[in-house]
Amino acid sequence: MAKEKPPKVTIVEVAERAGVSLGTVSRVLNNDIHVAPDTRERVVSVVRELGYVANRQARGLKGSKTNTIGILVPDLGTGYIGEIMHGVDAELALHQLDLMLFTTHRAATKEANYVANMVRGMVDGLLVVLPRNPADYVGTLSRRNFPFVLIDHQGTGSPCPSVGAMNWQGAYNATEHLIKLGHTRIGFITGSMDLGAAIERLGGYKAALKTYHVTEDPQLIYKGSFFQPEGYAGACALLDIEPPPTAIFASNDVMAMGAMDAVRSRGLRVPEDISILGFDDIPQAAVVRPALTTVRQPLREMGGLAAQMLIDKLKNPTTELGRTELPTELIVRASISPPKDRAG
Amino acid sequence: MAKEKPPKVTIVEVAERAGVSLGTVSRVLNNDIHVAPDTRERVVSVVRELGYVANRQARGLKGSKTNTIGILVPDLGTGYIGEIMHGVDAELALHQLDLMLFTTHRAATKEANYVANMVRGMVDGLLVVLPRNPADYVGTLSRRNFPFVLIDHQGTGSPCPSVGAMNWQGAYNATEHLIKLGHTRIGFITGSMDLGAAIERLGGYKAALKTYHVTEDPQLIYKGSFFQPEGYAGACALLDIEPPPTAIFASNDVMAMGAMDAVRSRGLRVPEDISILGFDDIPQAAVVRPALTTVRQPLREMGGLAAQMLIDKLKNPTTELGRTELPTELIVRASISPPKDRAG
DNA sequence: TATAGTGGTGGAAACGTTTCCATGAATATC
DNA sequence: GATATTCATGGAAACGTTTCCACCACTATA
Repeated sequence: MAKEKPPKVTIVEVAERAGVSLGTVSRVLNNDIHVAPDTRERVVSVVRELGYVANRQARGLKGSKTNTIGILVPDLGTGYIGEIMHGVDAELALHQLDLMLFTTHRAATKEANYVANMVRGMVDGLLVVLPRNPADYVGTLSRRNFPFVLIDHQGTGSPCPSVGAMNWQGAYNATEHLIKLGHTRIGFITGSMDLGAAIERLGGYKAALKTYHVTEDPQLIYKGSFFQPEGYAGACALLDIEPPPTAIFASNDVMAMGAMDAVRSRGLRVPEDISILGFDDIPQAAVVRPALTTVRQPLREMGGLAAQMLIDKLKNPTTELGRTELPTELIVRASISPPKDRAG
Repeated sequence: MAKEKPPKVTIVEVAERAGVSLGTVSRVLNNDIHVAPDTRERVVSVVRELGYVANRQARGLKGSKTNTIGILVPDLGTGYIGEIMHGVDAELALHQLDLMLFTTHRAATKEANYVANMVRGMVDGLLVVLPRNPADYVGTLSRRNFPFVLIDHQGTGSPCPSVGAMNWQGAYNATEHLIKLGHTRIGFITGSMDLGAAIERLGGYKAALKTYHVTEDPQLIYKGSFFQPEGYAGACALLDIEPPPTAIFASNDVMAMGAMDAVRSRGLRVPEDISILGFDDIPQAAVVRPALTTVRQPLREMGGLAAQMLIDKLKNPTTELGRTELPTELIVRASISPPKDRAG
């Protein structure tokens, strides 16, 4: 085994080699003004020669900033989270910040736990995607003036730094679209009702029905969970109702795809026999056949904006962050059409 | 603004409160054997009471380990990377390790750069997904005995710690399957030929043709890049050949989907007029219609295995890591059938 | 020419841990 | 009962930085 001693090159070695004090090297590295041009140049060349890179631990310890921000996500399975992270990452790259990723695996208890840990010197700021029970820690965080932004969370109660999409409006518009196509029996599959987004989407659906004087039938609302199997089960349940709905609006794309499978397994066609509508516009939505009509959430933009807000706060701790909602957009694809009785 | 002083509770405060020395507290925290049970208990209760959490920077600085491992990925857009990270994350969680995520945005130059930086005290080990030019740094890393594992990279030249899939075998089996269905003109769309995986897949395809005495037609091999537009373009080019292929084997699923679109846009049907085959088995493959027949790479398992290898190395630095290849599996779905002339 | 100001630099403290060494008490061995 | 061994603990050094303070050698100002 060729176990060489790792040639740990520290700031001290650089200082010796450049014939200056260690403090001067530090000043050069941090672009301090008070350094003579030729000294600076000498130090820089030694740094390059030795391949010196500052130890982040030490830097973080003293300076108490890490140039790293943390992101807490429920899991990594869905393209949904990936898109958000994409946006975050792009923004962070612009500012030379690094990203630390934590997964709660959907265990709500872990969330507060992680938050407590991260705050202790690991990261300068925190992004929480799809927070489960933020009430447990937002109080502490804002009291300590620790920078954080929640992503895709509906502020229940007091407003806090967060970025979301206009869920209510998106669901309203989509439902309206279906009604205008002639649908009057529209099934709805909800998300996990402990998430604000799910509540808002249901609210938008109901509001649109009311506006257009379509009677709301409680039977047509199926309680789902944002996972594919629930979409399947929900569609099955809805199709058993007499008369069955002519359209099904699922609270996210994953469930919409489950619903599609259910429809097909009954020998029915999408959209001829029944229209299917989703929410999110995940990458799969465009490639599924028939392509899924859905409400686009600007996930990447949401991630980017959240990162931007956090960076603002980092640079200027007195900034007060609020809630921002980005508009959603109805993306019409092949999975919907007028109801059969009208189409003919 | 209610800017409270963050009540930084350090190990010193815990020590005072528990009436022991700071060293003792550290021992308790690190589960050292030499601590009296009642002392331990007292310290633990104070820790809980004060909500003390060790500062990672300081811990890392002295102990020179961070309990964090780094993962370097080209980007986050595709489900492909997400699946691998999923596997990595699950394994890491078991060992209480944290994950630091770096994105190169497909810029090869950034890769070596990041590696150099990360090695300096930020992380204990390194995972590199789809390395572009590993030759630039594997030498340095292994000379320093710094733990790392490459994921989905074909060792060009000297073997190094890496996890991959049996690309050659997978492509061979898939091609064989097509041949046995009766196809003799099989188009092939390659990946980026600077990646080992692309080379191996092409090799498997060619080998199968040879085994079954199917003449290899250079016209039928289209140079692609692993991105969807190349799949579309490739299929268009292949369909223009006279006589056209009866099946197209794309080097990954994303290109296969591009190819499907191309076929459809020509008014042809999949699989009746032309069979389409992919590689990877990304989540979309199952939901596309017709569902895509593909070669499954065990991405999650690959991530998990890589993490496991890295952890082994961390625990026992003398371990020598080698290359492991996980088997691929042909997943037969609806996108292939016997060629038309035979089907009838 | 004396004095105040200024820019460049060295020295040292501090950040919050881990870990090694030393110490004294308690137990085991002869 | 004296010595050797073990165990729990305190004290202090070390990790690699940043940053504050002090110093010196200048250059302007009076």
